[in-house]
Amino acid sequence: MSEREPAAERERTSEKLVELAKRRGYFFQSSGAYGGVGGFYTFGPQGAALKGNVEDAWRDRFAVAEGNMEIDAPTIMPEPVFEASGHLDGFDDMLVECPECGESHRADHVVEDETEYEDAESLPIPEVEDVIAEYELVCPSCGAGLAGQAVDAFNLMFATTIGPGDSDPGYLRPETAQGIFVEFPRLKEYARNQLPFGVTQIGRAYRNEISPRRSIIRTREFTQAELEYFIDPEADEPDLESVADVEVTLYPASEQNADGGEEIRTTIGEAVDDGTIASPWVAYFLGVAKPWYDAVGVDMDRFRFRQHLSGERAHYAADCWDAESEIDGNWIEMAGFAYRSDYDLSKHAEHSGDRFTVFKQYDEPKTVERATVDPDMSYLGPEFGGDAQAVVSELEALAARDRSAFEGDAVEIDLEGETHEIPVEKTGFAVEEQTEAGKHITPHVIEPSFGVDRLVYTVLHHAYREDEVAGEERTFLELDPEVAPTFVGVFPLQNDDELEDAARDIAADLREAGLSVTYDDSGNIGRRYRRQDEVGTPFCVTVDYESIERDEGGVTVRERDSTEQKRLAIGELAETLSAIRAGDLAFEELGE
RNA sequence: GCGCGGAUGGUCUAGUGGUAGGACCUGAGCCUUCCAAGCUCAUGGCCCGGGUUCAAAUCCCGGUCCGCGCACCA
Repeated sequence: MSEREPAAERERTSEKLVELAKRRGYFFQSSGAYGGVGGFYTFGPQGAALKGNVEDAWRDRFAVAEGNMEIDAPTIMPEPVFEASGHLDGFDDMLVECPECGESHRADHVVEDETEYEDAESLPIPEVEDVIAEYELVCPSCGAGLAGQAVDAFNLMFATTIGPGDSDPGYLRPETAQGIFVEFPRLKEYARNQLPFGVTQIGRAYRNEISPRRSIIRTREFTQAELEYFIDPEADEPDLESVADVEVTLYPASEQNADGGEEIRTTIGEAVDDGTIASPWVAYFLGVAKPWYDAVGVDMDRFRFRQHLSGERAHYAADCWDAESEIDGNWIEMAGFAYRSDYDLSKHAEHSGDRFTVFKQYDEPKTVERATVDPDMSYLGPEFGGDAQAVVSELEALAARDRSAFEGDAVEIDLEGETHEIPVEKTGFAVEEQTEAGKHITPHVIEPSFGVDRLVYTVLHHAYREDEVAGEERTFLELDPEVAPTFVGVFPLQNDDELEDAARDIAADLREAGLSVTYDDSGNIGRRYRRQDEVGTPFCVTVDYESIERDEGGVTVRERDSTEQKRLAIGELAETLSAIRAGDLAFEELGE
């Protein structure tokens, strides 16, 4: 953990940031006129622009640069989707409150810890209450009896109804991922049935949190940027070489469990070689994410990847790492990188009856011997009546399982506990050679899932600076030009019609060049600089008398962090600033 | 959801049972040839509901929201 600032100092940073965010329009609590509503925030003009820039940067890196597809799915989906995904059950917490000490506990956990029940979560609530009474379970905190206490269900999903009446329940999605998984059968067509491929989505997700906390870090409505990357686990391998040299700080489970365990500084390549990161796919995306976080302005001294402990992993996740940033001395999760195996696609295949597989062609068609049956229905029909179809199924299964069963004159099959004999000649049994061009496989999924709001908060927090300019205290945001809400401020040096006109012209030119520009002629020049500093505008252009009196008089360009100024010809302004914005040119490289 | 603390202009705050003051910000004007300067003026506020009281922003109750701790975070 960082020791560079005392804890009290760090906390003040957070308080001051939240105050600045309100005052300057980064973010604030929603519906304030009605008393506010817990866990919902509005991004103001600055915040919306910053967030949009962060999302664009994410899209550039994880969709465009990786050659992935982006989709935009609805935020409301019908109940069966969440039955399949497991959110309907899995997102449902059973809480029981202790009558003595008032603490709430997960009822299913209390039951699992103290009885032989292993999956108490799947039990109906009355049954859980009965079990608590029957076993005389007690409060884990104070030991008071919990028998007779009501068990309350709390589902983290927001429920609604679709259409008139209440017959069609729907839910606001608790993660954007399901919108991708449910459309897999079509999405794979767009990928021309070729693995691997990735689908991204940036959108809102909703969780009715019991207790939203810490401003926009934990809210009830939030934005996720997710990538679902579908692979053939037996064949596909990531381009590890491209990220092998990326330096990372890792905090693996083994270190978290050890006394005095520490974070490890290593490279992606080494971490894969020595087995610290088990999945090369997860490692690859960690390697892509780290420089990206750096580029959008996360302080790499306050950044790490932490492996989930076995207890906190979702049951389907073979391995999971979080990207974490340090805020106020606490580590907060900004993204999760999970190997989800084929869990999601298999579940949707099972529940929907649709096919969530990709046909994978062999290099060479394979010839296989296969035992088949072609039963004589004119015999089985009269013989078994309504059970005839079940008999066929049994015969098919038996042929695949055990050919030797067909070697005698008659085959024995079990049907609902009864054994029946069927003459082999009536089964149409045959062993024949078949040519297979390939097989249907259910892809595995690697899911990098980013929390955009928490990232925005981190970027702001890590950019917050205080210094002194000309003996006056100054607050500024050292935002990267790529994400800063406004790229350049344009001012007249003084309030003078000629200067103002010239400055407005320049502002218009720069806007035409695609830059985000703000024009300001109120107060004095120093005040205007400080205003832009406080919202993180990287550059300010000031028009003075020299600019308008002489040809090629030029304007001053002032850089936010150093407050240094350089003189640039008006004609070169748009081009030069655009180059800086694109990262092709640095302010320091400009002449005087 | 439980416990503790809090809520006063846009922001930060002072305050007494007798209907609120400051600072900064913002706006208008003056001044000003590059970093929140100065002067004048102006806008704007007691979280919501109920109770006690002649009178409540202040006391009491309930609610909402915020912060912290616990729990929760598939």
